[in-house]
Amino acid sequence: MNIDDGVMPLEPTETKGSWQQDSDQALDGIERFIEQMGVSSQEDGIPRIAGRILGYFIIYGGPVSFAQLADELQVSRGSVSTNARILTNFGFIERISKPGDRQDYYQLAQSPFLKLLEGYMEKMRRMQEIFKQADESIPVHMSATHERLNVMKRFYTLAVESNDQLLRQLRRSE
Amino acid sequence: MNIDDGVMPLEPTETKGSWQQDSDQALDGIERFIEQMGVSSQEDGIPRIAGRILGYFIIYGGPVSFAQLADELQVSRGSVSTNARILTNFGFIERISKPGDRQDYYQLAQSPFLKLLEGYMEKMRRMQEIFKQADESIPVHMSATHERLNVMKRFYTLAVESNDQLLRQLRRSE
DNA sequence: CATTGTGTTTAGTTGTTACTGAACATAATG
DNA sequence: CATTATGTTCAGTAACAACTAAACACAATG
Repeated sequence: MNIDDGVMPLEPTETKGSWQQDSDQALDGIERFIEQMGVSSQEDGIPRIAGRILGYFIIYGGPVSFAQLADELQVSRGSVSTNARILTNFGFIERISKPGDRQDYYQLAQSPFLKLLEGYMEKMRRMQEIFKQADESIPVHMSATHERLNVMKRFYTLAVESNDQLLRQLRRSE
Repeated sequence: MNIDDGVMPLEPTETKGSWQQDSDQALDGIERFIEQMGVSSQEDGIPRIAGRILGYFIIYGGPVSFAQLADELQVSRGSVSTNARILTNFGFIERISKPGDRQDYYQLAQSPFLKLLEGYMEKMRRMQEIFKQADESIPVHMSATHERLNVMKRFYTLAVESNDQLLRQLRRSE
């Protein structure tokens, strides 16, 4: 859980410098991973660049400066601005400042996947609510419909319970 | 094109006729639900119309004819065709035929949410694989990175396990 | 107080997706 | 065989999302 104790003003755990000397294959693996994170985040409805930034942080941990992000990922400052905000809102990364440095820095949050899971659960609860409302608003004599709605509601109830357990387990082992 | 009479052969659980006499409020609730299903499916990257069709089936169960779907949901036959196929591929609905009737009919699948859950798990396994590959392709000396990747991998492992348990529980109670 | 460095907002471009209407293919019916 | 009923495919369109570059706002610095 310790992201990178040191944080020493200017030394991220691993910087580009530290892998520049590695084989091209390693570099390919890293870039491949970052790109894959972009693609799969896009599949989930989160902008590709946000996913790539997240991938970058999973690899390098941070702190990494705003300008460095734009530079290394080859995207505009505008994109860094909006997509870093998206990730911050999700709670995946956090913005930090360094004394005597005007730049913004970001680093990976403590347990990004817990945030992810919490997000899923929120969605499930919303679905539960939709089914509940539907169940309440349709005429009693549509019994087959009520049955289906209740089956769906029950599914989400169990799913939330199950994931809540998982969440607790994960928090325990942090 | 007359639908209501043509449907005689078999008796869907609930037909439009059975709620036409209900209050507008009930109708509003149903339409609201169908629309909400459309919106939340869109949030999940599935076309709005597909979500509305699914909502329709959760309410009415089926069997419902192709033409009836187009008519009641006010969408083109083309849209019904492609979106019903999407839902069929997901395993949410299934196509059935009635003897002596040329029309296609669809009905809700047995346990649509099990399909949903299986879909989620597939996605999780893909993520697991991405982290595994990254872990393998990165130089050993990037230890903090390896640690982060392993934490992520472990998260997905536990999530898959947990959901697998849930899946079994749901299947048992079917 | 002008200049520079920094992040944000905005306007415009590009690419993507969902939908419709029409053409099409196919099978049943007269 | 012509006609009708039915579902699929395709071309075009409209709406939307993501990204960039440029304008902007603001704070620090000289």
